[in-house]
Amino acid sequence: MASPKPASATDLERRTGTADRIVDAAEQLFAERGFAGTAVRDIAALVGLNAASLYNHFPGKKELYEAVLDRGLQPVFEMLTDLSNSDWSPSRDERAIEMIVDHFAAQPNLARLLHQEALAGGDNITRLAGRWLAPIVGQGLEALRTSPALEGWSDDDLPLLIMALHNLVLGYFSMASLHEKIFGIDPMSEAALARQKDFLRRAMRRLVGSPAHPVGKPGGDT
Amino acid sequence: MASPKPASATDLERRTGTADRIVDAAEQLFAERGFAGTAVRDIAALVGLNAASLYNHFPGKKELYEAVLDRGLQPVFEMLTDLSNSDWSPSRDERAIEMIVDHFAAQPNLARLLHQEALAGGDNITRLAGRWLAPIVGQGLEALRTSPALEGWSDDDLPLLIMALHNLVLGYFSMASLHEKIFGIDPMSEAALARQKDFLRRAMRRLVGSPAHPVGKPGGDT
Amino acid sequence: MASPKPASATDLERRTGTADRIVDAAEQLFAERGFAGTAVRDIAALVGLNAASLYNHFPGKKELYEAVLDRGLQPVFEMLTDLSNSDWSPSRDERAIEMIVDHFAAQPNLARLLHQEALAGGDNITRLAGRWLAPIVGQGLEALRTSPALEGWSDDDLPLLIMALHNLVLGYFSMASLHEKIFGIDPMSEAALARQKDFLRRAMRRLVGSPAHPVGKPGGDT
Amino acid sequence: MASPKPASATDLERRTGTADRIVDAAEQLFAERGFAGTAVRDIAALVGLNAASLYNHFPGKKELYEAVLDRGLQPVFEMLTDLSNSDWSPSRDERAIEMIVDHFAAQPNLARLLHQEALAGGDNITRLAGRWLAPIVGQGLEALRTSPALEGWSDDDLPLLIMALHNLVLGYFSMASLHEKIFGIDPMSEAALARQKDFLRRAMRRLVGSPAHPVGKPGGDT
DNA sequence: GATGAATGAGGATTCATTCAT
DNA sequence: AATGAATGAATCCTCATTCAT
Repeated sequence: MASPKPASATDLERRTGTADRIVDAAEQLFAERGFAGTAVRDIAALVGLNAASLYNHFPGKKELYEAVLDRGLQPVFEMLTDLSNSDWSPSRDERAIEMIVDHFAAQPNLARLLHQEALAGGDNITRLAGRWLAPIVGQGLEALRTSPALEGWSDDDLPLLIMALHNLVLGYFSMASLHEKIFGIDPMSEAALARQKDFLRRAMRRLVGSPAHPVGKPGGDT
Repeated sequence: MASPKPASATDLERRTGTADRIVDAAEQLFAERGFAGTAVRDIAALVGLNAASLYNHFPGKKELYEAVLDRGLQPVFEMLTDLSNSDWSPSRDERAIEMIVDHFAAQPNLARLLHQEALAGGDNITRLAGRWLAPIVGQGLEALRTSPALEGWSDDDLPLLIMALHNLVLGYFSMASLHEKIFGIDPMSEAALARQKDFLRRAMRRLVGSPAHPVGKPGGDT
Repeated sequence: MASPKPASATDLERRTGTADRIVDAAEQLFAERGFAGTAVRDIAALVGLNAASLYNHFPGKKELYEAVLDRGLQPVFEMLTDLSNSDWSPSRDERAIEMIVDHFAAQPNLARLLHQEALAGGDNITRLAGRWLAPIVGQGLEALRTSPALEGWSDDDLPLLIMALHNLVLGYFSMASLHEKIFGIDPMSEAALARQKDFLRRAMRRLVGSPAHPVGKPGGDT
Repeated sequence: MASPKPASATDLERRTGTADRIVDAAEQLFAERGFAGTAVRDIAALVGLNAASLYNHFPGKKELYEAVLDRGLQPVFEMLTDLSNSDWSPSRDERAIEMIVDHFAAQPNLARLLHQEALAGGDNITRLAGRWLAPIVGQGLEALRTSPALEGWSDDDLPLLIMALHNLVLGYFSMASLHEKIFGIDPMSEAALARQKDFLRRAMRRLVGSPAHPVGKPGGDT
């Protein structure tokens, strides 16, 4: 029952596994159009499949959507878990931002997907929240609370601060098309992403760091 | 844009006229479920109307959606226009935040609606952008550029800063249900809104104000 | 809100009400093909309607099926109730058969429908049974028990006797097409129905009446 | 009709061969849900097989259905043929009933299947009728006609009588679930079957025997 | 002989929209 | 202005069947 064919190079390129390719396509369309706005048929077409074939891999649209969310969020959760478990060091927060921004920059659909879900009220977020979000947020809160860098915020502020950072980071990606239309810049270009990363680093220093702490010049220590 | 008929007594009776009530219902459902996820029939039912009757007031679903957006955004635009036209004063930015937060707090659907639209890629935002957004953003940029309070940001940072502020403010409302599920707090309660207003004021001081500028205690000068 | 038009004669002929015509068509097709074998589209087509229009009158296929059963069975139940309430007389049983056979002869679909349902396990029969069947059967049992004509059967036999009579009467109609194919006679023709009525009368005399009781010649006392 | 191959040891191992097990499962599901209501996939699942594997044994759903009918009906036909060929004796009719009831009691699906088919209009019954039914019915008619026990029925009554007996016997099984729901008795239990056999014997004596003929007590001569 | 994957056809149902009333 | 009824176009999904493995 071992895989009957040694997967050739071409196989690897094309056949990442039909189910994976379906999730790829679904991720893209769900992120662009939301759950209700995405037709199963369109997902299938994007994979070059008949709509009926989809049901050989997923029991239904809803489950496919959940698979998309699961696959997209799991690495994020793992990353956050790792980060919140690591000891604090002067550079930890910087690296965290760097990693998070890189992650969402590499997966532009993810932020949109998350935002879609959050807006939809998030029955699925709730489901995921139980498994991942709660512990991460808990650790995150704890990390922030004990962070020597955190100054000027009371304990009650911390949830708001977390939400604010979350909005700051994800908003850039989920609002990308609006951003582009207003300012005429492609926010997903290499240059724009680099600038945004730098911007976020400085913004977070201002937000999280000591309010009275002197901060270096833009991009000064990348 | 003034109402074409001088509202008579009978008008007032019929007022909160059917069309308005339709827009009310539509706003709520579009905000909750997005455009694709909202059935015309459901909007009508929420008004106590037959779906067919909707078409006596709006030519179609799309136009109704646009009417919702227009009605919701126009006051925002007007508010922003007023703000960006007013001369700078030490308290102007503070008042701006106060007004904006109050506005979105009073209309919880609005932020969700905007986010939905922005995520959808925003053909409608584009349409509105031409009429309102561009000038406002232009004035906003100009205001920021000349603001004595702005320190530590280069001109190139300003668009990112505007987007960041936008995400900060709107995210609180559009992510409210997620927020609630994670932290177990109702973000739309009076107390929570007051706290968020205070939080935003301090956060914006950190972001917009001089990074080295000393900032008062939480809630210190409400 | 009174009906805006005085229904003309032609109206009455044609527009027995769309819902009724839908139930007519559904009754026919359900009887011929069973529930699973009947396509909503075919029912609609038989009424000259688009499949979607059906849903303006019935919430779904299942409910339409139930409506068919309800409409078909209610008169039967009423008839049986009347019969089981009436006092026994030497001719009562004869009249009962006459009425029942006439009823099913006039509605050939009904017996097939009932048989289909009974074969399907009868979730719907259960539902109807609660409302009608139980009392009727109860009264029927009681009527049989006290009937002076009943001889040679113990109390324990009565349920079997009722089922047997039921199968005897309904089987003729539900098996009509098989009957026809085997014997080359149209069982729904006037002549055949008259003969079957006569046959049933004599058969029931043999079954229900005193086993030792002399019985007249075939058709002797119609 | 003897099995063309002398069943070898290996045959016996493979026996209750896959094809047979498929027909078993199909018989059950077709009897429960009818042809249209039964999914090939469900039949396969009941055998623990993939739907595609079915097509290694049967060319299609229709053919599988026919195989079920053939396998189920052949013994019945053989039994009836034997019976109609045997000389009349005082106990032949009794034995016939006994055999028939036993046969259907042992194969509860069979009666349901037959009824389903008969209700469906019976293209398949027609096909089988040509091969089996016609001769059997012919012999049955002839047997009845010459039976010394038959009194009180004219020749024209005989087809009706045959159908009546058919309905009487098969109805018990096909209506079993309805029967159970109404009277709260499991008609397929040992005790109930014994009672029904006894009941049928007496009922048929009344129907077929001389109407003036004295009949013994219930169960008197089993 | 078994199976995972693929698919065209169809099936129930929803939806936005129209129209006569 | 309101509505019941009608509908074409979609939508999600099931089904019987095929085929390469």
